[in-house]
Amino acid sequence: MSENRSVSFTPAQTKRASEVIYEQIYQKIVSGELKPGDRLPAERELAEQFRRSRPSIREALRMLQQDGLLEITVGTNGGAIVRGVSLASAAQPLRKLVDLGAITINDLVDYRAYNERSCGELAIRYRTDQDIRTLEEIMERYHAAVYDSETVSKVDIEFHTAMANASHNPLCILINDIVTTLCANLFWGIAADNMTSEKVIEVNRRACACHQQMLDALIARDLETMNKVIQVNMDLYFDFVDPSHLKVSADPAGMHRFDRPSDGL
Amino acid sequence: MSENRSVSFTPAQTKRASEVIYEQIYQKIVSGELKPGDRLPAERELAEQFRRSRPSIREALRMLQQDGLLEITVGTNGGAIVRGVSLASAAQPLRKLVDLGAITINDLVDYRAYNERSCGELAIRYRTDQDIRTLEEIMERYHAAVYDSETVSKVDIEFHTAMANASHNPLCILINDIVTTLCANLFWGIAADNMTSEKVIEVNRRACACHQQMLDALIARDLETMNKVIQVNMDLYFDFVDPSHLKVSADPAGMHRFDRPSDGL
DNA sequence: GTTGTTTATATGGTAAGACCATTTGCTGAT
DNA sequence: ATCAGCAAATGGTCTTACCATATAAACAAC
Repeated sequence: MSENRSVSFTPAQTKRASEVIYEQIYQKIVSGELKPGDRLPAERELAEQFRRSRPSIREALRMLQQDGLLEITVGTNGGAIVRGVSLASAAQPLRKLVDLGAITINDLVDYRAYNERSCGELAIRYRTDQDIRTLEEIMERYHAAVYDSETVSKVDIEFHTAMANASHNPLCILINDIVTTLCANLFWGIAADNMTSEKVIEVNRRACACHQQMLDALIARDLETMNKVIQVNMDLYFDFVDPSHLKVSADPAGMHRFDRPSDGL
Repeated sequence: MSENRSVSFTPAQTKRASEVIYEQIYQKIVSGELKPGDRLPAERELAEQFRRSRPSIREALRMLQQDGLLEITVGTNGGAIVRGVSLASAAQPLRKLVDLGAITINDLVDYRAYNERSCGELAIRYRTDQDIRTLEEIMERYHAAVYDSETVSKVDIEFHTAMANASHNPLCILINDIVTTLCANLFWGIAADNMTSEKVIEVNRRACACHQQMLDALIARDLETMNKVIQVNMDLYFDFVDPSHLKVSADPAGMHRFDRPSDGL
């Protein structure tokens, strides 16, 4: 038999029907042909169009749903609706990484300060007047809440979220969201448990002043002050809290951090 | 009929069988009861254990697979294998956000510099001798490649990846991965197209010197120099490239960035 | 014995059809 | 006008069967 040495073949991997279906629908969403709010045909209709069985269609829909791209309801007028990709839904996969131990609390605490600085710098560039108004409103409530630690912890999160939004950078917003929701209560909760009320109020007062300075720096677009204040604010968390109570230890390089349970995990 | 006013009910939402199955398996993976490399029972066996039909089992497996938690093969000794959660697979969801336009190239370029700084600072704290050796090996090749732009662009990526790894922070590594793979070729490719070869070599030489300084700062654990050099390196990208060729424009705050096609998108 | 081939078997992949559950809207009786 | 009830559309589920593939064991040829 003659052999054509020039021909070459690619691996003959076969794809599941569900994957092919998934990719087609995914592409239509990415390309914009399917927009948020659009409704996909019924499963039986899709099965006919793709010339595939309903189970295959359903497997593809589960995959798309897992991506947060579809919302599925039953009943007449029900079906698969294309969902707008919100950052909130995008945070879900990252949270799973925390679940799975691929990202530890220590990693988050470490990155927290850096992301805050990034937020601050980008916010100075991209902030709008509306962002400022939102932050001013939050600071009003911050000032009013210094005697109420529970409220302070909530307002504190609001402030940092608003600051992240002012950066108008989805990565800042995303990471801030993950970090604050997973770390925030940690600090304030444990801090409150281990300090006298006078001390708590003192911490609140300082934190409040600190945040006010951050806002002022943002308004003035003063990068240097912003960075300085952010550093001061981070130090606050640790200076006023006994590390031993927080299960936090100082590491060799001079930064405080949670004890890593085991590096092998 | 007497009515107990104190009882209250929660919404009677029913869950799909596939979701219940998904959650059970997911939990076993998160809790560590199922470890990477472990093999799940066969679909028919699972169907029996869960008392559900095979299609329901399969939908759940598709969901877990979409999370990157399972690897499924056919044949004897085939089946669903629990996958170790690598950061590479974790980057996938973030890439999809870029696909979908939730994160734009502009956002990535903006965040790039900040993440680099975060990497640098954390690397100064957590670097190991092995990290240094890896970076030194890369720099050797960097020096040797200043006349070969194509190699430089590859080595450049290697350097920044190694630097991110030296931070030993998965968030740094993750974001560096996304940013470099999506942005890197952009700069070097376009830069090479629009510059004379002497100019290109000059850029390469400066970039190389810059990276050497970064490595030196890392070895010396010199935070101040590190930050300064990172800033210089970022400026390099823009100073030597005609913004008009890059479709980059200077924004009011003095930073260069890509033109946003439309804010409404 | 070694090698290559066949066969058995366990596994995922797919299909078809039926039925159930839920939601919506229409329709008709009051 | 209101409301009960029916009809239709849709997702949710199960059953059963068969196909495709990959491994391993049995077997045959050398």
